[in-house]
Amino acid sequence: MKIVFMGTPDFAVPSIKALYDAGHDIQAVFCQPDKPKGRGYKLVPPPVKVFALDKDIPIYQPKSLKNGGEEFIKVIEDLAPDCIVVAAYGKILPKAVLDIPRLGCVNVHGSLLPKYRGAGPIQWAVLNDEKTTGITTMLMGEGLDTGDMLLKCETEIGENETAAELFDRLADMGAELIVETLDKLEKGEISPVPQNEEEATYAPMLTKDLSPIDFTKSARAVHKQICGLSDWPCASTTIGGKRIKVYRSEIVAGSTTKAAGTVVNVKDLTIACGDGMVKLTEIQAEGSKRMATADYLRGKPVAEGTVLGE
RNA sequence: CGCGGGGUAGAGCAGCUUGGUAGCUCGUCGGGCUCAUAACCCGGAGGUCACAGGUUCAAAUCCUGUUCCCGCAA
Repeated sequence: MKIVFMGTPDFAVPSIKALYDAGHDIQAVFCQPDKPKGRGYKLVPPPVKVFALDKDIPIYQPKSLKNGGEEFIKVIEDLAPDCIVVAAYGKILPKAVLDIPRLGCVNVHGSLLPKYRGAGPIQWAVLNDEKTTGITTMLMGEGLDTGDMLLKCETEIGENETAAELFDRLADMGAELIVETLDKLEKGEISPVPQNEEEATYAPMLTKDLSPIDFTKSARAVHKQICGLSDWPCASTTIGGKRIKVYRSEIVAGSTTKAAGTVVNVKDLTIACGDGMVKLTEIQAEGSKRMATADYLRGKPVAEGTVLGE
């Protein structure tokens, strides 16, 4: 099948790879322009571009497909793909593009639609302590993740699973599902199902405003905040006035009478919460790298009675 | 040239300002105590202090260059 692939970040790589390995003819790849990233603002190509370069697939990185993107639309028209596959591309596709492929534009989305439409479905599912989430493939409409659904695949969210880990798992699941979706779509074996607008929720991109930990919340809420924000932007707090980021935690059974935020156990950084306790298991100090809490404590022991976040 | 921190024993750090025998916590090895232990006590091994050059009687420490890593910001 002739496919134009649109996607940008790591999440999209397993999908394009799976399509490539399945023998589809990937005519072209569209991704976001290279962006200045990291130290020194070096221009970094998005992961999908790296893959495309490796496979000698033509790459297009338009700033926009709407304004001034006509030439790119023409490129797609000339390629006349059977299908356009979109995975975390990061741009809205105009109707002029949506109408080109014979089979339509198929999107791989990291949630069980209609819940968690938007840019941050995976992280928000973790933050909200969902028991399960999954992948939905859909025919793209003009709205944001509003198209008719094709196939779904569900998975449980682990008790201590971070958004980053779930992200990787869902990326792989999405890859499998997109291949299956195209296969069945071509054979006419799928009946698109409209989304129930009543149940729709929106999962916006995460911001650092979500980072500070409020230990007066329940241990479970704190724990899920830590999981959901890892690896980025990360839950944060302070030890002795210095900021630390928390990558992993575990809920500790039992209760304490200590005030929220107090270190209950200086050996493993168990912290009192509004209800219950959490153990911070992987953290990162300013200017340092992330490491297991045990390693951190060897170099920078925490005094008895220390209160985090002060 | 966006701002900043750092490379010291297997791990995490201190020491550098005010040059003068390499230190802490943990791990590891051996021994001891104990019914027992991630407990405690005693002892040992393990480091060209990132690399190169300079200053000096003497450099982990001061100066210069190189390189690698990381945080912020995007």
